[in-house]
Amino acid sequence: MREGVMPADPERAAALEVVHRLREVALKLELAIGEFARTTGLHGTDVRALVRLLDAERAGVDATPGWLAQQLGMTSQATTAVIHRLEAAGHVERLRSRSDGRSTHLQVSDSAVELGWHFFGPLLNRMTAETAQLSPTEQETLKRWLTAMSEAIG
Amino acid sequence: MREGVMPADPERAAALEVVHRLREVALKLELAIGEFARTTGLHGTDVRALVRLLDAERAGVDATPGWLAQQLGMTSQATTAVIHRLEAAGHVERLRSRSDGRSTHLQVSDSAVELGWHFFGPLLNRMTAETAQLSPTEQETLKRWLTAMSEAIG
DNA sequence: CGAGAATAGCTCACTGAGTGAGGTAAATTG
DNA sequence: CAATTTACCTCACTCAGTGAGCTATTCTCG
Repeated sequence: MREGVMPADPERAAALEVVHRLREVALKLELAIGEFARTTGLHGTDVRALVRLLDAERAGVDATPGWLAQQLGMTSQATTAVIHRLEAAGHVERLRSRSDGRSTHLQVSDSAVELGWHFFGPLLNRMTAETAQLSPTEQETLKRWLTAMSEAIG
Repeated sequence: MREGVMPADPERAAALEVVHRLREVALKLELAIGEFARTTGLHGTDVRALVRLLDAERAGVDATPGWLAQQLGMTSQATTAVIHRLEAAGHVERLRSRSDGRSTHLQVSDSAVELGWHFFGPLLNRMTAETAQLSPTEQETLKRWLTAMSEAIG
């Protein structure tokens, strides 16, 4: 086996195991998106975009093509194409911003919300139900830890 | 705002917030992979494949093209192409299996390990260090919860 | 055993998602 | 109020991923 790439610190070994499991969960979420894409005939990127748009709405963030491009880690041209596809499928609507004539606001349609909920709803419900079984203190620990992970990655 | 798509159960609201943060972390991990791909000149899929291959080695799992295809949620042909690219870049080696003449074992090269470690090492170190600050009991809670999340998704 | 089915991986031809180059219109700045 | 920046878009092209279909090896069971 390959030795030496990771310090064999026993203190950190347990923590590393936790991190690996986190990555495993991230992978599975990504695979679920792929599966959703396949069943709906959409493309992986389109689904990822839709999810982000729904998140933006939930968080009260103004979603624009530029913002979306950043969220997806893609160029603005590719994002334009994504929006075109979603628009053609009736999942999103372009609304010209009144405050800034250059900017466009992206509004997800009810059909998109329903579509997303139909697939991700049960999944989210299972995850939420499982999480709700933990004590408030434990949930607070999770939140703090997840925030720390976010910062450690970004 | 859109009401009714999610039952406004206050018990679950906190848990849902935790789940959303988990998704946020998953998104950031995916973006990190994209960034790694851009800086190394590899493609996102190639990096994802490499990560899975390194994970397989770590876990002692025998990595084959078929196994990799499943891990990436792609067709076997696309996976063949990925392996070709990684092989051409000197990151992976094809080894014909002795027990099954149809099968091929995929062996990651030292250069790939080093490359992966160079980029993901600091990131993993930050995540691990943060996680190690939690008590063993809390870490155990995390592990159980993450396993539960994995099962809830899959 | 040996014919038929299943499995693992591959090549070929094609499609279309994503990129680079470059353009337009609106806002900001000095 | 020209010059610059910002936000988004079109066009032409490339190559990653797919479907169809192949070969070689292993498994199944009469």
